[in-house]
Amino acid sequence: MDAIDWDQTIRKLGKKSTPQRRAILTALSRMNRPATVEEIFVAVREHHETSISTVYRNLELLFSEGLTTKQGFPGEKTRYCLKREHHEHTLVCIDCQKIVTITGCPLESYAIEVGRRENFVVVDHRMEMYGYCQQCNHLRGRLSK
Amino acid sequence: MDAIDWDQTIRKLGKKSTPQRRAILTALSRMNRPATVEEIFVAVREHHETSISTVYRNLELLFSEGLTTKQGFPGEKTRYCLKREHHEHTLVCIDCQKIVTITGCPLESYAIEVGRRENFVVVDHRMEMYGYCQQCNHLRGRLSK
DNA sequence: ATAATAAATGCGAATCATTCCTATTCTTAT
DNA sequence: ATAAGAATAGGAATGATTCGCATTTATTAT
Repeated sequence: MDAIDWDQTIRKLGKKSTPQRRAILTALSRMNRPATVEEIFVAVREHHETSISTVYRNLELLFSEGLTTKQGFPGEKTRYCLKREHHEHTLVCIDCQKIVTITGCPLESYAIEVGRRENFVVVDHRMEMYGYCQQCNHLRGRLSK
Repeated sequence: MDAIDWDQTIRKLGKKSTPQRRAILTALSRMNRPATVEEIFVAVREHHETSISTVYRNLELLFSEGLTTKQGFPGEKTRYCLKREHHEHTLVCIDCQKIVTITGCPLESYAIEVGRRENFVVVDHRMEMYGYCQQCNHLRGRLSK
């Protein structure tokens, strides 16, 4: 079922449906979390030969076509994630990097309103929250100086 | 007035008050916007000799001590900005990279609430809005295929 | 089906921001 | 003023990402 879907998805973009592209989309779909290029590369390789530059190129393509998100703070590796139906944000653990996806976004109308005020056409926004997950927070308490 | 203030600021951190550090803080204060390391380096150089690695090291120090913000999306250069009294967000033009600082944040309580729900201690969040500034939006209309 | 052709891939080289190394210099506390 | 440790300079190293180009592949028209 996967293969056929992705084939259509790619064709709709006016791009060639290559095994690598289908495999990348399949991997993204299976992972379903913001993953690094390397992680995606490894996941794809489990089933298909690919080069890392192909993965880079296609993730960038998917992002520019709006099929994935692309995130990553300074010093971190870039993470791509297949977009879900609904706009989402993430909550990231500062210690263990665990990522929780939060659905529901309080910013849609706010962003537009700010855009109006500042004479911008706002087309997107990004938001991430940082903190300590339960486990790491406990650990932190125990180790704190 | 600058010099003396920054001298005290640095000493309070338990760090040595070097001319480079004072100059970097002065530059950040004058620029007062999220600036790239290179921009800050150039600004500092107008008045003092410095090496870029010193700028890097000290910006990182200031960030880890909580005196600056640090932002930058994948593929962009990292930007540092002296923290103001109030928490702020930015609105960035996708074309010309103009950055408008937005005061007022609708996320404070939201972040805490999400943290409670997900068992995270949320300590920070980041949000940026993207769009086209008036000028670039006009240009975009004119050039669109 | 087949050939033509435009696009995509692979892979090594190049890039570029950032970090690291370490000899030298500067700050600070005594 | 001096000693001891911290900070700096600047060049080398790193590492993620991009680029160039020869080769392969998917698509379209025949």
